[in-house]
Amino acid sequence: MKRHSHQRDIILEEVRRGKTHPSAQEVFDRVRPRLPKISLGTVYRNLEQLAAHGVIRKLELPGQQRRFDGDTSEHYHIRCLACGQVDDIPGPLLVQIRQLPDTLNNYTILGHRLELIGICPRCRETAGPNPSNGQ
Amino acid sequence: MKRHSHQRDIILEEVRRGKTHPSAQEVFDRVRPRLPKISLGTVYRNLEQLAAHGVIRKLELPGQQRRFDGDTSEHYHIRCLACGQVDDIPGPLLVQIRQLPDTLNNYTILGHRLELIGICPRCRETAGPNPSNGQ
DNA sequence: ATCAATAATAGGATTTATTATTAATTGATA
DNA sequence: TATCAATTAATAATAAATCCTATTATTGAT
Ligand SMILES: [Mn+2]
Ligand SMILES: [Mn+2]
Ligand SMILES: [Zn+2]
Ligand SMILES: [Zn+2]
Repeated sequence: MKRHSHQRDIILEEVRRGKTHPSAQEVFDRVRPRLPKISLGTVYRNLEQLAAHGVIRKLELPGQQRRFDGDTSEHYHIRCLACGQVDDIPGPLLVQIRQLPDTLNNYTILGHRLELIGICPRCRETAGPNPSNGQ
Repeated sequence: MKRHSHQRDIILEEVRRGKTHPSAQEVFDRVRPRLPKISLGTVYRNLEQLAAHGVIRKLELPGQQRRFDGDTSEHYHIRCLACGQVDDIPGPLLVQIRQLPDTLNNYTILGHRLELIGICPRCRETAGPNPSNGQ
């Protein structure tokens, strides 16, 4: 990020819009109406770059493609088992696990990753996964 | 798993050997000396099948390829940031997070995934990642 | 023991997400 | 305004995982 680029500005705007935790492809789809000539590689590169500089957050999800988060505050996520939607968990709910020992199993502990798994309200109501996104 | 297969028996034996949490490719490499004609697809299919039946565990790791675990008891894992090695966390260390509310953010909570991130003893000593496996 | 039904396999092709390459363009700076 | 490294669009390459199909192996019934 040694200099500005219009593409990066637009990408950042679109990641920050809403709380949807979009994948690179979804960001690409949102950016394209505004920048019809942009390429997917540019989106990937800038998302990585923005995440490396702490402007956005990269979410590595077990068994799913990575997503990005415009909200860089420390928070956990919950994921719908049926449709794959990722939502924020508000508040300091799970503080206990932060009180970890410095070493464990002879590892030096640097951090942790936690996500909750559940069924989102929409999938619960419709009883069964909705068409959007299977896992 | 409606029928037996020799391939599946060997695959299971190799997953259970040691505590190494091998990837499908690693299982393939271990099985091949014993079954030179086996194909990677067969290894993937049987690992999925064994996991679906609870005979082994499938580990979906954020930002890394999936691994398999012959130990089906409930336990967490710690992962080396430098070399990617995955080790077991012994004991009921992190019980607090199991006391979760039934619903959160209007989701029905079914479970959680937690992994610790750290530096393994080998990587700490050699100061810097060892050649085996970057990330 | 033989046989037919069909589950499971081998080998290869395909898909999907991501990264690398490259020539052309652009933004910052003097 | 000229310079030049950073960035881009386009495309190729890679890696993990899945899918496809002809063949083989397992099983229950004879
Ligand atoms: Mn979030
Ligand atoms: Mn384990
Ligand atoms: Zn859902
Ligand atoms: Zn290590």
